[in-house]
Amino acid sequence: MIRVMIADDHQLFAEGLSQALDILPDTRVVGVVESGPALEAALETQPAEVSIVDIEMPGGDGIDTISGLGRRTNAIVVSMHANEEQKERAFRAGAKGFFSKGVPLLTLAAAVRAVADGQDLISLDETTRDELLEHYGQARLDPGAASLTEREKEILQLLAVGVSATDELADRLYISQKTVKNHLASIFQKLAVSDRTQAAIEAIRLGIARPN
Amino acid sequence: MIRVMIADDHQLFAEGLSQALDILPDTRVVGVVESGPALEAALETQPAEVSIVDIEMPGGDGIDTISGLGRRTNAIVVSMHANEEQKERAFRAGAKGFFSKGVPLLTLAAAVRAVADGQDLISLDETTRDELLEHYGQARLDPGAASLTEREKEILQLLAVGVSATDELADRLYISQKTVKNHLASIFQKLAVSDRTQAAIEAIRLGIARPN
DNA sequence: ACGATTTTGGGCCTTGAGGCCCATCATCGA
DNA sequence: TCGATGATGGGCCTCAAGGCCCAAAATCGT
Repeated sequence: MIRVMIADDHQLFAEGLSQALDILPDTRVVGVVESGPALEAALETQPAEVSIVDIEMPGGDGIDTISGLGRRTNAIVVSMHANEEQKERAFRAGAKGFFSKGVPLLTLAAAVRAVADGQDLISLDETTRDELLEHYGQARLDPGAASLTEREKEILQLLAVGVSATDELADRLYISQKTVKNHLASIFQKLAVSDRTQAAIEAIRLGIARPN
Repeated sequence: MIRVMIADDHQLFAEGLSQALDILPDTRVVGVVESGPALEAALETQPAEVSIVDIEMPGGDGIDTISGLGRRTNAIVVSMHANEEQKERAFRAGAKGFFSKGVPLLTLAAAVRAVADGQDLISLDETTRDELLEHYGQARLDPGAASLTEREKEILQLLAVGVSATDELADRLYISQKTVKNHLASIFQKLAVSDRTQAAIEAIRLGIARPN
């Protein structure tokens, strides 16, 4: 689980991004602050592998803050109006990544994973960087979840939308009830749970299935 | 369920906000677009009670777009650098709300509910507006969910974090297993479900409990 | 072509889950 | 003060759910 801190004075942006990253199975937002000094203070009590820092913030430039953070966290700088000069300053301040707020969410998520893994994205040219981000596009699932078969994932998706009875599952998948129970048994083992309720929750938590 | 469309050229902002609103039990983001014309096009095929529109967008000002929308949707204008002049223009274009991106997420959520309910926030002074938003602070839960008692919500919260066995629930709540089963029975009735798996999913979906 | 994995299915057995009806006690609003 | 509601608990019954062991196709990678 990658712990992420967000520093941005626009609450709507910060809280939205926070929710979005929290939904991903391998990232957790542990703090949202609205200024550079608040970021430093927050990291004292709550460590975070990655910090997403906006440049434009009141009470001190976001980049100045990063310089003082050292190796306490890996900083990714985001900017509304990204330009080369800002990127250069972010680089000198020790940021590991630099993005415009115009990038897709999943790109930023991949960057968070890459940076948490020790990669330094900021010194790469765009092409190389994007290739590297490809490798981090998928959330790293739990060891158990990774070994789920296609059919098992199908069953979990049905569970997560409320198809919980054995006979209904069998009907939907055109297989016998016994087979459904067998699949569930191996799902329980792989996810280390003991019934379908826990399996459904795990499926949602791991991002295999969505409830809504 | 309030259907919401988001128009903002900063994907990071739009997708983050989208996720955040989707988590709320009474709002659903049905589309995210990156320009004014795209908003008009999207509303043709996918109606939405409320549209959240950024002012600063490439290929046409967001406010110009609103004028052409008429009564197809209720527009809420958000701006990075909010000022009186922008607000005045938004008002004349028929927007129902105007907010800086510095407002908290829950304020915007309340505004979405208010506007979907037919309120016009933009002509109110700040004090009156905030008082009105108070009334819309809480998500309107389903009729069934609204009648849940405190104890029943406790049980749902435990279910949603994986405490699914009757004996474990009884231990956590210091009551007998029989009482747990009785509570569950009334939960099933109120949520119109038939087992704990569906109840747990409903609880997550309604925002009563969080899985992570 | 061959071994591994996946998908399908069986039997058997035990216990837990859910349905239904009822009772007591406390709390709270009218 | 008195119904209504909520929280607690009991009994009883039925069947679904989960545990355990096994096996035959199908698919897939090498």
